[in-house]
Amino acid sequence: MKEPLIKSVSKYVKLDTEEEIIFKNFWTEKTLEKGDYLLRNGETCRTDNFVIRGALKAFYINSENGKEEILYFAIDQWWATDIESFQKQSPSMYNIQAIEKTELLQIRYDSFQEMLKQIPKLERFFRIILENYLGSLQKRIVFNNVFDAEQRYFDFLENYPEVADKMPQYLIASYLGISAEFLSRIRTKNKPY
Amino acid sequence: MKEPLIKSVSKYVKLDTEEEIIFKNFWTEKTLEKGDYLLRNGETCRTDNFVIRGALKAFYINSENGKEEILYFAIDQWWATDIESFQKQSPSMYNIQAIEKTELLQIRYDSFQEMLKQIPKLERFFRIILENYLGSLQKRIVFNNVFDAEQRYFDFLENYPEVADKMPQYLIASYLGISAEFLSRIRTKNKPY
DNA sequence: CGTCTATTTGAATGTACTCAAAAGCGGTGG
DNA sequence: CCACCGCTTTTGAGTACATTCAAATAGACG
Repeated sequence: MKEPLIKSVSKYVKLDTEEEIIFKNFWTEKTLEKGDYLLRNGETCRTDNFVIRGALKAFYINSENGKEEILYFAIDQWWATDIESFQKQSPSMYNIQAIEKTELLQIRYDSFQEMLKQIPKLERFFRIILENYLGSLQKRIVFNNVFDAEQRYFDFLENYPEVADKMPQYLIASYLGISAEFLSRIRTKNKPY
Repeated sequence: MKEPLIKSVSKYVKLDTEEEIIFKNFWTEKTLEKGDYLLRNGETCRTDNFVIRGALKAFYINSENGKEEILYFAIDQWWATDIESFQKQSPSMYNIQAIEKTELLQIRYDSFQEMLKQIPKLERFFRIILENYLGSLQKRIVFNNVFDAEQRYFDFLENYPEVADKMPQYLIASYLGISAEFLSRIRTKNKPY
């Protein structure tokens, strides 16, 4: 069950057998049913979460119209944590909710700090995955301005086919920053016949 | 000259006197004149850069119309590096250019790695500032969808008054993802008389 | 099969863009 | 010292991309 996480870590830092055991012991399994919340806005994000299997959405609730604005999706082998809230142990502005049954690995804040103390080279791992994620966020900001809705949609389909498969269309629309109706029109327009 | 960087580091990790000396020796000063490039798209970002004094813009060149899309501004005490390009030592899609005379501290990729080896607790520092930056990027993505151009502009003025002061209006417009003309109309509309 | 939710379609509207031109502003040289 | 040049900002007119609201249709699930 913890193999996917170990595998992910080993891409960037080498743990010896003993470290691997220590590492594993810090993480606990959790299952979310469809619709369950991992985090609600206003709460503090107490755990860092790694998705083994399933699908989650992280979103902001627009206070003017109550609509969800998708920040990101998380499926197998991705992280699903409000990093700022987790790191500062301060209230989050986001919600994280299961879109289907989801299996997670979790570590609480104090354990996370303790784990880094015991295995300092993990600092490196977390720094690197942050750097990667950060690069993709920057790209997303720029692309949102450079490309129109249609281009962004097809770009999304290309880059995240597995996510596009699992998610309802209206959530993909929200992720892309467009209305569900407009995404529907984009699809109709591009139908083969 | 290196005090601002030391000060920034000390917010998150404590360096003893010896470490501080080692740390300082890794960084070299550099001055850019107005218009000088720190990085051009297609090049690899060879250095991590900390701004002592000045102003830089990081931007993507829209291949369809040649226009600059501002990714971020960097003024005193900020970082100005394409992190993804620097970390992977791979070609960058961005440009970084001085808007005015700018003093930097720089460290080359190999030295950066060596520095982390010699002072491992710096891993922690870089992880934390990445987390902070990441939080602000996420907020920017969500806010771009939730708020209209006018709200985003006034939000920008509130949060980055020093940046707003230094930057020409058309670059702020680009940062906000709107046209220079439209930002001008927003300002006119909100003039007191 | 019926109900609930998601998607599609239509019509009217709005926010922001483009192109073009004028006005403003700052620096430089005659 | 002021006139001119280049760049930024403003203004105008026409347009486009995307939204909203409403209603119809299609899909999923018990």
